[in-house]
Amino acid sequence: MTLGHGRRATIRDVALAAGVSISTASNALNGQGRTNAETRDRVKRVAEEIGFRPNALARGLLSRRSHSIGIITNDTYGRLTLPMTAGVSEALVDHGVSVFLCATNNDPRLARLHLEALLDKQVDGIIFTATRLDLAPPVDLSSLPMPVVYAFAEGPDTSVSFVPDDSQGARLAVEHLLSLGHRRIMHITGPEDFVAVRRRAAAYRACLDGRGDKGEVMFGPWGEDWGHEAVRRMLARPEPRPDAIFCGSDETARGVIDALRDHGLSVPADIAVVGFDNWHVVAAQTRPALTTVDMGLKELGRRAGLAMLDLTQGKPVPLGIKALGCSLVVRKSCGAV
Amino acid sequence: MTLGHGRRATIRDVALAAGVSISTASNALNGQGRTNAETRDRVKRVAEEIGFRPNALARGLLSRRSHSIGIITNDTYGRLTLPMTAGVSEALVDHGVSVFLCATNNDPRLARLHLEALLDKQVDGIIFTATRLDLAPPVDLSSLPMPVVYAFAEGPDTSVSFVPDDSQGARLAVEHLLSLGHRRIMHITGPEDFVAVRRRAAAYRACLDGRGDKGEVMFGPWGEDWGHEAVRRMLARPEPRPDAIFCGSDETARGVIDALRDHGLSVPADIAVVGFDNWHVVAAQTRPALTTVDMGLKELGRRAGLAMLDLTQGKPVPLGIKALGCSLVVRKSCGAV
DNA sequence: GTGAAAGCGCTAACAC
DNA sequence: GTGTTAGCGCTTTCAC
Repeated sequence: MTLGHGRRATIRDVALAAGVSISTASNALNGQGRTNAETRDRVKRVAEEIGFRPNALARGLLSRRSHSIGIITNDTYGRLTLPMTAGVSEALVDHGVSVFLCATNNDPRLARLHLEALLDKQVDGIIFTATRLDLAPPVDLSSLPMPVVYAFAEGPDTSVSFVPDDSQGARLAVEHLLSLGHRRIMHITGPEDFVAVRRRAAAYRACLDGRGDKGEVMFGPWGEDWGHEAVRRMLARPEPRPDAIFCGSDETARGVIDALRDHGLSVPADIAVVGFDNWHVVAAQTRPALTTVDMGLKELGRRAGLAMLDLTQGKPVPLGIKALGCSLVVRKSCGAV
Repeated sequence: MTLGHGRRATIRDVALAAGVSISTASNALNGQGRTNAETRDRVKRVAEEIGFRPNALARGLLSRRSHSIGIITNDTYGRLTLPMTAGVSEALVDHGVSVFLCATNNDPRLARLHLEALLDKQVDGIIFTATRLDLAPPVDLSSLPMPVVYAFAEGPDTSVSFVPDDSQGARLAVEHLLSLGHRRIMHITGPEDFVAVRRRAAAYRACLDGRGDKGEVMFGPWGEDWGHEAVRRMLARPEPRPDAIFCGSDETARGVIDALRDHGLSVPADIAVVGFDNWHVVAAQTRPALTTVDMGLKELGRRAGLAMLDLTQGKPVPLGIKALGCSLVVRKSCGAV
């Protein structure tokens, strides 16, 4: 019985069973101090036998490290949070650090409640993450007695933040289209008040500068409907029509692809389409399957987790906002001209 | 400064500042024992002023309750886990209980690692959840020193489990179609080795028994592609064709709807379609928007959380598998005959 | 009513 | 090398 029923074995039980004092048991188990090799082995064997595992609460009380951190997110339905949390956890689990997940639903009361619980539990640090980069935490995180890391969110300059490199991601998409020979590339994207949307649009324009025409950006609501609507507007206008469309999200791209088909245009033969997000349920199901930009959310979480680990160990971590590269996932929605 | 920098205030600081002993401070703050009203108020005021919050580690060490639980899931990309976790958390946060989220990715090594971390941290309980009902935990949970609750998973009879009522959900869908006058209702669903798939199919058949024809079930892989393929097969056969299709998932339903349109059939005019999942990104975006069954995952999580709360407080909780009702979300994909 | 003392499980000085 | 002692922050007898 490794895990055991009833009362858990304590170091006292180990010491008793091994016929040594508690501190010797502790020393032996932790490899601290000078311990006779034979004693150490015996203690370790006994500990194993009775299924002893040190009480992390007691340890934490003494060391002031709870080996747990909190993630505060505003995301309940989780296309962004879960891969990111998985990445964070992956980076930390080998170090015995567990992750409290706190979904605030953007409610300040809930956020405060969660934060207080985290503080009471002496978490070693807090990671804040959100569904959009330019969203402030629903509760003040600026003067906490532990490190704070922002993942998929932009904290103050004096903190550590990880975000996807939207500019580079957009460049990836546009340059892919350019390299295939497309020259009239349009950008159909989300609402202009999202900083990510503005960055992608700016990068798109910069890429086109000098090559192709100067492009055109259509801002609109997220979602498939907007893809349909944007295509309708686009086709209602005089020629020449674009030979490629870079979409600000996979959902929009799906709407665009469906709308193009409805209008008798073929993807990728008549017009190429690239998306953004690599949200599998959408991108893998468009017809044809969607070439799109992947923000590497899991890796982003992993990086945030590693940074947190360094911070909790007092190691220096570069402050400021670190933009992590995106990658292009090539499927079937683009072809050469 | 409510949250404070640097060293956290302890009950010692409160006692000192209030001019009482530590134990009096403790009594006053917790309303235990006999305490002079005036003293109590003073202590409380002082505690508030210096931003005292009791150290949950120290408390837990003494009370053997850490006020935290663990959720172990095999789900990384989270269409199921996150709403459920949100529900669990919602039920617990008001009681000061925080939730460790452990994504195992079905890897026994990872599961074991997470479980050990949870045990070390003296969690008050563990909730296991999965992407399908008939998935066994990747690590043995049967003899843990704390309660285990299964959410969207079926534990042993001697444990507490919450699952969606797939039979009732399927009945909801089929009876809706029957009430609209449909009589030739077909069922296009997922792989037969999923217990949920079998239950829905059985309920579908039972509903049709005596009314309409005896129906037909097409099992296949999950996903939109299967929806297309199933429709192709269905239309390749001799008349009469169904007047309604009940799909085992929203993704399949989306494939079905798209395929029907491709074949010149109109939804809902020519044929009605119902889905299962109410996965918003899919169901709200089909054209027309999908009428579908909602499993109430958040509520399921909430129920699991409440059960866990009772268990940790030693209250009796009915053992066995509790099936929670689904609801029908009516959108535009069904019409009367 | 209040405070001294013991102890939750563990680690770290410091004697021996 | 090993054991004794003190103490992390808190709650809880139990004298006074």
